[in-house]
Amino acid sequence: MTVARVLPNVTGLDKQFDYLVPEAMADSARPGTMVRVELHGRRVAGWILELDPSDALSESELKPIARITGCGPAPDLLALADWAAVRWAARRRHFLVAASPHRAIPALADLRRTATTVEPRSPASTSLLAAGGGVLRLPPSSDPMPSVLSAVAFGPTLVVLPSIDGAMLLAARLRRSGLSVAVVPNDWAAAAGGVDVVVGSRGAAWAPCPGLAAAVVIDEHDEALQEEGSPTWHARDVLIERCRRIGARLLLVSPAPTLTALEWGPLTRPPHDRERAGWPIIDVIDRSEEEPWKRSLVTSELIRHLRDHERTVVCISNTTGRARLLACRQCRELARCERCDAAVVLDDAGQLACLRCQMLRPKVCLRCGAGKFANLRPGVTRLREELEAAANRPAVLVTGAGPEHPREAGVYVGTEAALHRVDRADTVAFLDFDRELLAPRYRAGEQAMALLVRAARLVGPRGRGGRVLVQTFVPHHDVIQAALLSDPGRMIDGERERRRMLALPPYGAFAEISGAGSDQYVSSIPSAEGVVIVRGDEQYIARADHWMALGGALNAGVRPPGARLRIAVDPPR
DNA sequence: CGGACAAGCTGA
DNA sequence: CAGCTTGTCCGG
Repeated sequence: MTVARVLPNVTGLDKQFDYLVPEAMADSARPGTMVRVELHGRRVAGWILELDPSDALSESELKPIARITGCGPAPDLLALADWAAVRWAARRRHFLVAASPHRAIPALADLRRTATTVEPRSPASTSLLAAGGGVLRLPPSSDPMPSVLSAVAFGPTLVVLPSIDGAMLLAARLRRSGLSVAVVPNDWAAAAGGVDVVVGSRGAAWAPCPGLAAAVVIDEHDEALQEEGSPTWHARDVLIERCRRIGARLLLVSPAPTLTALEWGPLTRPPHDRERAGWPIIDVIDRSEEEPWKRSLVTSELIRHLRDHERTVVCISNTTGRARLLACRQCRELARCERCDAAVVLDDAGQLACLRCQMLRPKVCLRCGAGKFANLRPGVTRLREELEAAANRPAVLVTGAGPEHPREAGVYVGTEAALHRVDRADTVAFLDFDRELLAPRYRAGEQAMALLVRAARLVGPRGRGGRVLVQTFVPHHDVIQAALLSDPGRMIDGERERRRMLALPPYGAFAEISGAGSDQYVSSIPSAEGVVIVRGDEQYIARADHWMALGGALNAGVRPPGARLRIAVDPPR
C-alpha cells in the first residue's frame, strides 16, 4: 500500500509523519494534496509532502489518512516552501498556508487559456523579458498595463501588486482585452486549472500558475510586498527564486526600484525627458533658513498653498502608528502594541489602540503596570486646527483610525494614511519629511522615496500642475535631490556605498531575535562559519554574508517550547 | 500545538 | 491522600 509523508498544519510543530493511503484515495493523493489525519488522538489538517518515502516506517505502525480535503500547492511550490523556510528562518507551514486555497477545492477547474495571441505593448519590457528579465523604471504617473501585456505574450503570467484593489482593477482591464484572468486568493481553483494571467497582492507570489512563463511585480519598491509579521517574507524575493528555479522570466517594475532589485537584474529606464514628465513638481522648503525661535511646521510657503482655494491640499505630518507617541510616566517605556510592536495611541474610550493591527488593550504600561502616560508628540488633531486657521477654509482630519472615505474637503490633514485615503489632490505637503528621511532604519531613504512616489501619484504629473511640498532641514539629501530632478537613480550610488560598508542587505544578511525565549534560543544555536550573533539593547542581532547561511544557522537552534520568540529576517521596520 | 500523564503543592 | 496546578513529553 502507498505511504504518504504528511506535514500537519499545526502551529509550532514542524515535523512530518507517515500515513497509509487507503485504496479509495490512491487516485487523489499526490504531493501537495491537503488531507486530514489522526495525530495524537486529534484530527488535524495537513499536506502530503511526498509519496512512498524511502525511509518510511513499516505499514503496521501507520494509521490511514482520515480524509482528502482537496487540492493543494503543486510540488514545485512545496520545494519553494522548503527554500523559504531557510531564507526567512521560519517553519514550512506558514508558506504552505500561503500557497494553499482558503476553501477546500475538491477538483481543479478546466483549463481556460484563450486562443488570442497577445500583442506586446511595451518594447522596453519585451526586450528585458526576452533576455530573461530585469528591472523597469517607470515614472509614478505611468500605466504598467503595457508591461503586463508584454509578459503575457510569453505565456502564462503571474502578476503581483502591492494592494488587492490594484489587482482587481488590473484584472478587469486584462479581461476586457480578452484574456482569461484569475484573481487570487478568490479564484485559486481557476488559477490552478490554468489561465492566461494570475493576479493578486503579495500572497500571489505563492499562487498556482501551471506552465508559468513570466512574472511581473508592479511597484517593487512598495513595502506592502513584505509580510509585516514573522516570517517577514518578501513577494519580490519569493518570485526571484521561483522564476529562477523553473527558468521563467521576471520583470520588476517601479518608479524607484530598490537596491535589492538593482543588484538582482539589469535596469531599463525611459529617456530622461519622458521620466521627468511623469513626475510632479517638487518644492523643497528649507526649514533650516528659518529663525530657530519661530520654527513651525506651518511655513509661509505652505500657507500660500493652503490659501489658494482652487487647490486641494493634503498635509502629511508623520507616519502610520506615530501619530502620537505615548510614554509611561513612571518607567518611561514607550507605549507599543503587544502584538505588532507599533506605537499605540489613546482612543476616545481611554484604551490603547494600535493603528497598524487594530489591537486594543487597557491603558496600562506593559513593563511596570502603571496607568499614566505622557504625550511625547502632539497629535494631528491640534495641527488640523492650526492649518484650518491658516488656510481660512475647513480642514478634514484623515488618520488610520478614521473612516475609509473621508468627507470631501479642500484641505486634508493626516498621517501617512491620508496618502491612501484621499483619491486626488493638487498639492501634497510633507510638513516634517525629516522624520521619515532620517529615521534610524537602514531602509529609511527608500521608504522616504516610496512616500514621495505615493504623493506623486496623488497629484499627477507636472503637466497637470501636480506639486509636492517637502519641508526639510536637509534639502541636499540624495532622496530629495533624486525626486527634485525626477531621477531616482541619483540616490542609489550613495545608498550602495553605505550598505556595502556596513554589510547591510543586499550585501549582507541580518535578523532580529526578540521575545522571552531569546536568551535560551540563541544559546542553543550551534556556531556556524560566518554567522555572528550579538546582543543589542532590546534584542539579538544575527548577521551573516548570505541569507541561506543565516537561515540555516537560525533553524539549527531549538525554539524553546511555549516561550514567545520572534525571529525577523530583514524586518521592514 | 495541545492532550496525557507525572510530579509537586495544599488543606483536612 | 484526594484534588488541583504546573511542567514535560510526544505524536505516524
